[in-house]
Amino acid sequence: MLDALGDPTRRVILETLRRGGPCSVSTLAGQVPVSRPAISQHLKVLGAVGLVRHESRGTRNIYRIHRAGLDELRDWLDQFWGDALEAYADHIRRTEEERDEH
Amino acid sequence: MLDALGDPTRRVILETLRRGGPCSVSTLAGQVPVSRPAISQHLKVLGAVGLVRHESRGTRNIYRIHRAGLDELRDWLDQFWGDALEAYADHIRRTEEERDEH
DNA sequence: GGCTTTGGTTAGTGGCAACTTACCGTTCGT
DNA sequence: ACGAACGGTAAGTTGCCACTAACCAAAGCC
Repeated sequence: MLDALGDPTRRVILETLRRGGPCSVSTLAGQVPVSRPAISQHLKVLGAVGLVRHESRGTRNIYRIHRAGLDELRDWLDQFWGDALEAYADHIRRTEEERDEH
Repeated sequence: MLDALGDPTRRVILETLRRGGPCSVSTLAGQVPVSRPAISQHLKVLGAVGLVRHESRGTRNIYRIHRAGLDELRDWLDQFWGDALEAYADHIRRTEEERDEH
């Protein structure tokens, strides 16, 4: 998931889909400065983690952003810093106990 | 930002800081299976994008998760799919107009 | 004042992943 | 039915980045 978002080209692809809405692979390749096969490979990665979905329309494959992937990221984010705040509170408690022992 | 989160080791470091609270570089190196210099380098990257902050305590450098970085990610996320939904609505509108022309 | 601990930096290496070129299957148009 | 458009896959190359080893600076400790 975050591995998929780690690549700049993939973010450009997502950004393009975000701005322009759903579109085909070739159209995408026309707007992103890499070859069409590269786009295909990136779309595969993005699809594997649920950030993108596609729908066959004749020979064309229309790709669109898939919400579930972004929701997953949001959940991870929420949980992450909820827990971080708890852990931080624990840390404060521990260091105060240490200070009491001196 | 997302580049920083793209690396698995850096995510382990963040995860360790999340679970254990703030701690020193050496302590961190003891819990993550890479060398101490590697930890330093990763912390530098994480610090550069505001995901982590450090405070000098004698010779020790105590690192902690910094909330601002995570907030930034959340903002990006919110904006991203707000805009994606708009773009999608536009797309629907366009395709319906095309259908009308037939 | 030495010795140790702590940690940031540099130089060098290895591995992975992003990219291109070439190829092939599939579907549309005529 | 044949040529063209679309797109996924394979093979091969290159460049970048994560990692280690070695070095250095600063601050504690006895």
